Amino acid sequence: MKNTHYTIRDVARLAGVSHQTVSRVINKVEKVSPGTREKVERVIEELNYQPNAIARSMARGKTRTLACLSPNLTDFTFASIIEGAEQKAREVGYYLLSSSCSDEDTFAEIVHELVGRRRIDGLIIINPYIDYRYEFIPAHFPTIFVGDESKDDEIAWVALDDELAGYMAVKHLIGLGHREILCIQGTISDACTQNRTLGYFRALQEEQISPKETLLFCGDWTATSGYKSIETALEKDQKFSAVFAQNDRMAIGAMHALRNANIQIPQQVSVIGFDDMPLASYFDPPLTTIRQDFNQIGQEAARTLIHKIEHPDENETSHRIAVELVERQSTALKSGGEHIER
Amino acid sequence: MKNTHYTIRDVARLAGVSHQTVSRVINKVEKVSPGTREKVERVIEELNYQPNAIARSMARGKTRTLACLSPNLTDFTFASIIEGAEQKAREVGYYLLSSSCSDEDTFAEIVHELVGRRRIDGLIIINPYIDYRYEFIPAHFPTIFVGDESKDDEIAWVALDDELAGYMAVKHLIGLGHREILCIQGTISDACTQNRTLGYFRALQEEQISPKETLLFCGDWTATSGYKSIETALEKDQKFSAVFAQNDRMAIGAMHALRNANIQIPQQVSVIGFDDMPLASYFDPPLTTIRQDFNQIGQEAARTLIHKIEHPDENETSHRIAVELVERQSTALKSGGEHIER
DNA sequence: ATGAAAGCGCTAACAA
DNA sequence: TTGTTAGCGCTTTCAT
Repeated sequence: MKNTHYTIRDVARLAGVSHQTVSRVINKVEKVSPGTREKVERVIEELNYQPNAIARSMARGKTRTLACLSPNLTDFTFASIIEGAEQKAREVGYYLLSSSCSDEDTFAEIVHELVGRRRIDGLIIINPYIDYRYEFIPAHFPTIFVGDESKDDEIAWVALDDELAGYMAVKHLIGLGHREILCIQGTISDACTQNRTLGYFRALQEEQISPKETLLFCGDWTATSGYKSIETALEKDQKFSAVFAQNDRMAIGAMHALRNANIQIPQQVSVIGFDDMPLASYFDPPLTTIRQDFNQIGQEAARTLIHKIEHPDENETSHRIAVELVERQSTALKSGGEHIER
Repeated sequence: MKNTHYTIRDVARLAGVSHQTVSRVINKVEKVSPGTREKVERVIEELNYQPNAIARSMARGKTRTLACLSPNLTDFTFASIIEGAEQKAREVGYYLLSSSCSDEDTFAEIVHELVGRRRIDGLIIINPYIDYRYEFIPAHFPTIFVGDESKDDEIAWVALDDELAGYMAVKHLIGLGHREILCIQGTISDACTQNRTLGYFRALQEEQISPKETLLFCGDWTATSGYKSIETALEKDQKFSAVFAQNDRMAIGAMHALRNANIQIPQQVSVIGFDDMPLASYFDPPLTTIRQDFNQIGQEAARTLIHKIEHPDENETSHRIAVELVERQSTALKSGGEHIER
């Protein structure tokens, strides 16, 4: 590949036109005669000319670059969203910077730089309510939230229908005859946690099962927190025949704790997870779970954000993405009424 | 946050100096008198002025942006490398674009655009030899390879000492008394696969164990390929008391197949993996594995690349990153000499 | 130590 | 339809 780079003027000179005509050609402006256009296009082809993106950004005042800020880049859920956003962005000629912001200070700093130095046209924020990071979003800057509904009317969002998803998970367990359903929640401040729990309550209520405080545990999305929840429940001799873990990692932790206590899954206790992470079907037993389409969430976020950038006047719309129940072998019919042997 | 953006001339006007003096201040050039400097700095502070990155790129001909091209963004291994690279880049004032390139055509297209349009100063390529993508790297463009040694003298690389890592894994099994060690390889064209297998052979050789063709299986890094390898081995009645899977996902697949065949791990067969992925300690049983420090690999890659960009004359150095054996419960002493009961 | 002028490669506004 | 002239916001070079 050549390393010398030509400019719009090189092309103009060789084609015998003004640089502005070249600009018109590369920008697909109509007012160029077919003959001139062809001449210019031939030279572009010959030189393998590509317009300098920086110069364009400079002249247009737009960078065609987005940034996606996520608590980290490695969680499968975040990584998939980013991948989806990147694909969609690229499809329409945008680029995506992604940064991990473990805390709100890092977040504030990155946003301040990215926006202040005019590096980007828009911002995708994954899990904006994980802490107070949302307070550092500059007003009127094109932004979209992912994972949680936005509490600011000006900011659109893309999220699951978490309430429905939680409801579906619990309905599935109830349908199998379970009535004492332990719920391991995610980080309690996340709106999605609250919504999933709301779904849990609605499902119980619909079946006239009165919810018990003692069956509600607070996790933090980690496998360890799932493990500890079950450990605690077991120590306290809590009765339950099913577990609804609000993500797969906590479900794994929960299954681990149950196994350590010699409790059979699903014969004695059913477990349902949430996310359908890549190895979910390889767990022991393969995990029944609620599948989210993270890639689609990312694509939708990028699409909506770019629309907002290019049509600032129109009202952008927020989206809820559908979920799907994937039944594997970690859930089963409650064994005929008798209590779990421990 | 303000949405109006000031320029270097606004600052100059308010400070009563020329815009060039402001430029000197923000670029920390020495030749500014302390008084003037202070005056300018105060105005900068007041206006919350930040230099426009695009204009700087334009004037300097450098974007301070890197791109990391990876087969995908979601594999834990890749995502961790990207996260490390992003952290290091940010630390020194660079930004990182990351793109997933599933095939060489996509790869070629992205590289062509990114480089041709002068969007980036350097390129980090994860798994360059996964297909023919490496052929599309422009000559003399600052580039670093991650995951595999480069076959081009001009391109530096960061990789594991895979041969040593493979050797360590197999030595561990041999130390536990195993002599019939099944090896599930990664994608055979990857140099890291070949090196890990070389390490496998060296360990066997050192103990005068003659390697058997029939114990070598070809996987493709997926859990399914690990599963199938064991399934095939079992069908063919292959004798083995230990498995070395060249990544954790294949190890999981292998364990799954063993479990389905009612073979106890580690009582009847030991399994060692590679990578130490996040849930490795939550598998059943918790997986013994070789841990890689992916974040460090990413950081090292970014560091080396940036050095090359800023000091094009100096020779950059390639790096091998150390690995570590993490012993959990999937490996154990071979049960006293007798053959596995099946 | 400071300022003036030119230019990075493009687009936008106007003129022809 | 085409060309000319100005910028975009900086850095760089050259004067002062």
